[in-house]
Amino acid sequence: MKLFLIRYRTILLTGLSLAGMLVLLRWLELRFLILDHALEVYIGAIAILFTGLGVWLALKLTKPKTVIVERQVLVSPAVDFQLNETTLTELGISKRELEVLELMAQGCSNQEIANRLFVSLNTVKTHSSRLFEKLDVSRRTQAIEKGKRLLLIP
Amino acid sequence: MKLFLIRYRTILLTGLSLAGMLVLLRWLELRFLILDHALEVYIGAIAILFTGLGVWLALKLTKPKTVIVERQVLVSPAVDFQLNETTLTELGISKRELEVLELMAQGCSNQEIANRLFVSLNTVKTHSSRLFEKLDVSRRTQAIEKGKRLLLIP
DNA sequence: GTACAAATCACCCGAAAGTATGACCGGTTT
DNA sequence: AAACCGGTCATACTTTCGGGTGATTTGTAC
Repeated sequence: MKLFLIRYRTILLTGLSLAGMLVLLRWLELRFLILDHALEVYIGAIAILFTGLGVWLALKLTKPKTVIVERQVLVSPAVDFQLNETTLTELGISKRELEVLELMAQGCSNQEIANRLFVSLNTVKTHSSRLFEKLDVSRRTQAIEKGKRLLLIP
Repeated sequence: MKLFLIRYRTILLTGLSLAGMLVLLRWLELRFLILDHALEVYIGAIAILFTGLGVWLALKLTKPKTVIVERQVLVSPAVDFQLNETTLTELGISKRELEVLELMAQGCSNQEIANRLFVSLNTVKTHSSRLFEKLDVSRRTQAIEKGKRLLLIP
């Protein structure tokens, strides 16, 4: 029953919309019959209404048109990169510190890392400091080099 | 839900039957009314027509969603590093600048690079500045990343 | 011989990176 | 409850980097 509801929700909605339209139509009919004129306006309203319905229906029912564009991307070792979790736990490097290391390796500045991780610059500095300690290095470039050697980053 | 279906199947069936009856009745009613209601038929036709128009419009006007598929092209496993001299000359990177880049990638500071190359710190700075310009980067970490991508360094 | 690129060095300044230290909070462990 | 860890943030300070500018030397190509 639930599946039915999901699968045919659109159809149900369409039905309901049609019903609503008919009611509206009826109402409009009465209005204009009483006024005894303006059939064109009536027809026009109907046309606009049902055009809108058609648009809505089409948007609702059709699968989005897709155009597939292939783009070549140069990839070297990132494809077969397998993170060395053993070393990671051995050195006691936390998730956050690894994230910082990854962004460092991508050439991000501390400020950029802070923005990307939604933390303050000082926090990034703390993380990187701890990271350097754990990796036993003193510069980000060394950290990157060692990180790659230890397979902590691609 | 399944239990519900089993328990109330009869009730459901009855309800559905009633509904079917009502629909049938309505349909019969319409059959006989339709002759007297040419205007309604006309309106109905209009409605259907413009619904069609709406559908057509929507299909015609919606932008196709573009999906970019990135095809990965393996470049090099970095083990058997082959320097990309073409890119090197294209970018006009000199021998000395490349040496600086290599040492940078090994994690050396400018001072360490200066010591290793037996030149002054200022010279290293000049080299690295020119290197950054040619690589179109603004930080040594970016230079390293780009250098590796362009196969200027292992 | 001169024009040119590469390499060398210097000085200044501001920005970024890194060090040291302390603090707070929310979980988890003991 | 207390200890601990990971994550967060802060201040203060030092060092390193990077940009800008200018200068000299040297080898090479025209």
